[in-house]
Amino acid sequence: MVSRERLTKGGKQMKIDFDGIQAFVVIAELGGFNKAAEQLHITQTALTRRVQKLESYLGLKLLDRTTRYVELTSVGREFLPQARAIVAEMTAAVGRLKDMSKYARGNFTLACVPTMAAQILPTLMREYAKDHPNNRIRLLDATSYEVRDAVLNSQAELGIGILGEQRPDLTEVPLFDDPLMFFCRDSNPLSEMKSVTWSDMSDADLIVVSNLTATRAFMDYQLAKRGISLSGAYEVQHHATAISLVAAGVGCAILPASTFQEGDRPGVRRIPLVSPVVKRKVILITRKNSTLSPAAEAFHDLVKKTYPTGARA
Amino acid sequence: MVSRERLTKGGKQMKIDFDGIQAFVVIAELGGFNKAAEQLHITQTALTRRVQKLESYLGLKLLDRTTRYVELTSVGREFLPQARAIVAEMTAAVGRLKDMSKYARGNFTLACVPTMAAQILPTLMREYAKDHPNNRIRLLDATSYEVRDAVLNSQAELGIGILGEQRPDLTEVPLFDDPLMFFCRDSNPLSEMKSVTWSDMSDADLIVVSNLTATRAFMDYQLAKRGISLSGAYEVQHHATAISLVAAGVGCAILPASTFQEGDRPGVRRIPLVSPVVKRKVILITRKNSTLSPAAEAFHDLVKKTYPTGARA
DNA sequence: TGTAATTATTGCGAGATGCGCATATATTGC
DNA sequence: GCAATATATGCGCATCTCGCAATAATTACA
Repeated sequence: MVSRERLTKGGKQMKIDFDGIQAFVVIAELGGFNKAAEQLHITQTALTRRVQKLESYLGLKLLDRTTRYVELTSVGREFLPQARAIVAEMTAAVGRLKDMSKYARGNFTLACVPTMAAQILPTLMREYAKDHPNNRIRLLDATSYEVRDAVLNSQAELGIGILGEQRPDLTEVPLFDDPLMFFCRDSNPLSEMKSVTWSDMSDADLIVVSNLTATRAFMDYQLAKRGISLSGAYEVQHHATAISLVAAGVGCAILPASTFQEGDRPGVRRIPLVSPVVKRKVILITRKNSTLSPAAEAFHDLVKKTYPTGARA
Repeated sequence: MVSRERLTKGGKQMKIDFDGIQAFVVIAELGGFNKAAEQLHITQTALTRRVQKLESYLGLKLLDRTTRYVELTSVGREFLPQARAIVAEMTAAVGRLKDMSKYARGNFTLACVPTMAAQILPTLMREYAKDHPNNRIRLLDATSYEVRDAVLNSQAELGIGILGEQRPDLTEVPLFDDPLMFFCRDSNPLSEMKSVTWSDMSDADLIVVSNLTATRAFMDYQLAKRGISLSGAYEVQHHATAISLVAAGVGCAILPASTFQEGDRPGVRRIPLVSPVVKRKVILITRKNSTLSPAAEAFHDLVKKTYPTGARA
């Protein structure tokens, strides 16, 4: 805890006087009241008074001044480096903050599920960098649960995740729906279909993501409601792995549409999966009662602008 | 040169606001406005306004606050360490200065001729240390000329030297007269005399200090006025050497009285030297138009109190 | 030596600032 | 829903701070 004293002079309470110290530094640097006053955009009169006030506050003379020139006292010489450091630090810190405010400059942390980090973030970040070339985004890629936790406990200012159970202290805005689709090689008999139903598929050569992921949990829940279950399927941890297995001809996969852009992999087809259409909602997460930094806010706005609510992937 | 900006908000010029930053730090540390207000000895109302002013000045929120509790924003978290450092540095620096003023605390440089450094300084410094145990005196021992130079160009705040030609920018207060005396062993024929005249001495076994010192130059000048000259004398650089030679029986010496306290060396006598009495004046030197640090001023006062003007050694 | 130029200080009035008191408003806990 | 707690706001007053004009002190130059 910083020591705090209430310093008095002549009975009156006087506050620590940054202006006075700044005045002292500028006068010492420029060697005169007039030049210093000009640089500080005040009259020389006011400057005189600032110095007088500071000196009376400290009970010390910092400047020996005749009408002809100004010179540091012994105490002033000793204090100057400290004063200079204080002024420099202060103006620098305040300058940084004003930059943050004025130009939405600064860094922030974004928590994001890996799928989205791979699919939508690159474009968003490139777009963001156009307007904010110096802003660094610390990326926290984690499961949908962890994303929400990170936002809740302020490890991240923003989160991109999958809609799940509502948490009261989070604000979640839907970005787009991300339907599950069927992925197969073009040699697969189903590859030419406009859409595939769940019953069209055989469990045997099916690849799904592990039941530890939100995607899988969501899928199981949606299917269970309709009396469908997948039992014989392969399980993998990552969507990218699933795609690779499909490409290698191991089997077919059920993955969110956004996992894969048409043409990413030669020979792999992405086909709508219906009866029912199962889709997860991608959401942008912020914390309630928590003010975003301008940098994060700018990103937040960009995301919302890029994905007007309800659009599809 | 420190960058200086005049920051505006809504057309009004706003000064950098140390109070606001301090308020922010204290609130962040204590976790609430009320506790912080108490520590700062202002009302919670005033504190609220300080924070509001700071935030509006920066264009940023630093604290997310409901009526129930206070929490740092992302920007606030980032700023807190800097703010803490600024506040700590500022209060520490100001505290040091107030200590300097209130308790005459601090260090200073004293230039002094070696004779006086050896003879009167020890007592003075011991006395000074009683009231100012933590104050360090940087001692610059040098010739009388160098002492004046040091004071003139502010290498030293105070000087103790020998009266010479007046310099316009120095203030010199006489401390005591320091007459030249005759030093001999008690075996010397002159040793029992109440006083010795210049003509009583024989040049042959005389020891004087080198003509590079102020003492010697002064002595020569005073004697020349009266048509006396010493030609056959030994010359040494230091007063202490001369005393040792006397003690060893090499000869007799002419030295300032203050060189030697009665009883310093067994077998050595100090006898007044008259016709004429030649005495140099020991002076305390300060620079005109130059404010002393409280620490130096205290020493200055002590010296003047110890040697009321005109006293003898 | 005197006069002009330069530089800091002081008197004064006007406007801005900052504070405290009383009150309002919002959230939590029972 | 009510009491308790904590921050925000309306308002008036005291003080601060500024700028202008005039003063004082020192230097430079004629």
